[in-house]
Order: sequence, then structure tokens, then C-alpha cells
Amino acid sequence: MTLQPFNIGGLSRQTGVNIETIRYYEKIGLLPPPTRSQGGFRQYEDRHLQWLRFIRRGRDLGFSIDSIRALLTLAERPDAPCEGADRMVALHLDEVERKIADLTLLRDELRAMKNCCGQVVAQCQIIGSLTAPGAAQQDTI
Amino acid sequence: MTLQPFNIGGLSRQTGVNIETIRYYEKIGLLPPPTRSQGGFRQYEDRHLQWLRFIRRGRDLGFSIDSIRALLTLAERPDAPCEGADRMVALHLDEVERKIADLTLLRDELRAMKNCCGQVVAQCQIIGSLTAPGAAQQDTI
DNA sequence: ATGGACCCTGGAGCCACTACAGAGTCAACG
DNA sequence: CGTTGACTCTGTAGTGGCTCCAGGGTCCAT
Repeated sequence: MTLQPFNIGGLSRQTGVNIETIRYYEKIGLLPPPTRSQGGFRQYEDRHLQWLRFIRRGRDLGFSIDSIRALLTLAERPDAPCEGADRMVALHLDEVERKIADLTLLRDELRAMKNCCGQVVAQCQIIGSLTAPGAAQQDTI
Repeated sequence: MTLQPFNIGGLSRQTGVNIETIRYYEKIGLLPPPTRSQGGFRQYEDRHLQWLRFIRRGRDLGFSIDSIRALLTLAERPDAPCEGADRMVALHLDEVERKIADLTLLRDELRAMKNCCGQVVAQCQIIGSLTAPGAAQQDTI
């Protein structure tokens, strides 16, 4: 419940969003430009705080800038149907699940190559498995 | 067992690495420059194929260009100790595991917000949980 | 000789920031 | 009222790891 407008530094502290990033969001039209002081300082109000927190939360959830733009547009129209939002979340969830699956495979491969046990590169399982996937104890390239 | 040198297109087909990417790797000094034909075409040999497969495999495992550079330097010295490689894999594994943990939390949050069940944005759980994390059925911003 | 597939260079663009230089503003303190 | 020091401004360039493009040149089979 801030009553007075605050500077970009205050907005940054209250949201955890970098000052440079806030200016960047304004430049790309993601955050509406605030009024300015006589000297040209940006003066933010509570609505900017809400808006930026929405953005921040979206980014934390891994949504792209474009997706957040779409979600913000939706959020501004309370009586619009929300299938759009539902679809976006579903798509993003698919993506995240795919990424987890990929990384899990990766993790297993990395675990398998760990502890190369040889003492020099010539016997190294790591170098070997990079040289010829699935095999160890190969010659170096 | 290619006996004749081949063009960049051949190298690309045999490794699955984009032509532009191959040239990029050469430019940043990751792939040694091949000889050239009279007309200036790059002429690759088997050693380039091995080298690029090593790079490709490293990238597929998620290693950074810099890490791959270090691994390649190691791979060239068969009698060097391989602790370096071991350490790099361990570090990378940590990173991958952290990323999986992060994405798993994300996935759970996304699953929780799915099926917004309201029909308009004003009741939408998705928009709500972006507006105020952890809560649904909020006013829009 | 010609056509079409291939290749060359240099530069710009992508995403989502982040860093920096050089200048100006604000508010508190003396 | 002046000074100090924290804060802010604009504009530009850089990050990683590519990817794409324009405008030209090369290669080889026919």
C-alpha cells in the first residue's frame, strides 16, 4: 500500500527485478511507461508494482516474453474467455516436461561416464565416451 | 573410412551439424581449419570428422563451448592425468541435477494451475496465480 | 558451354538480459 | 545556500550459440 510514487530503485527492490531489466521491459513495451519527475526520473505507482510482479512471476515460471505479453493482455479483460490462458499453460507444461525428460537422460549419461577410473587420458572413460558414444576405453582422437 | 577429402556439405551430413555451425566452429577456433581447394572450398578429412563428432557429442551432453575446448585439449594428450575431465563432468552433472530440480518444481506449479475451470478471466486460476502466487480466484490486476 | 547444386564471405538477427560510460538529479546535512 | 553522495538518465555494446541472408563464386555432369 505505497501511497507515494517511487523511483526505479524502489520498484526494483520491491520486485527483485533488476533496474536495467525494468528499463528493458519498458523499452520493449512490456511494462507501461510511468510518469516522470521534473528531472526525468521515472515515478512508479502501485499498478506498476502489480504489473511487474505479474511479469516476474511469469518469467519465474519460464514463460517467454511473448507469452507474458499475451497473458497480460488477457488479464486486462476480466470478461474474456480464458481458454487462451489454459492453452498456453498446457503448451508450456509440455515443453517443461520434455525438457525434464531430456535432462534426465543426460544426467544418466553423465553419471555413467563419471569416475573415469583410469589415471591418464588414454584410459579415460570420459574422453572415450565423447570420442565414441556408448563405448569407453577407446583411443583418443 | 572416407579416403577422399569431402566438402562441408559432406561433413555436415555425416555429423548432423549444420553447415553454418561448422563454419562458426572454425571461426571461433574450435574446429581446425581444413585445406582448401583451388577455388576456395573447404576440404575435410577423417580427423575433422572425428573432431567434429567429439564436439557434437559434447554439445549434446550440454557442455559449453569452453568446456568442450578444454576436453579437446585433454583428448589430444593421452598421457595427461584425467582429473580435469572428471572434475568437469562432476560440475556439469551438478548443474544438470539442479536444473532438473528447478524444472520439476516448475512442472508441479504449472500442473497445479492447469484447468482453470472458470470460464472467464475474472475467475481464471491461471491469471489469478500469476497475479498473486499461491492463490487463485483473485481479482485481475 | 551450360545448368544446377554446391560453396564462399561478411554481416545482421535471435533471446532476454547485463554492463558500461558519461552525464544529470535529488535530498539530506552543514 | 552549497556540497556531497546516492541515485538515475540515455544510448550503445556485449553475452552464448548459433541461424539466416545477400550477393557472388565453384564444381561437375551433361
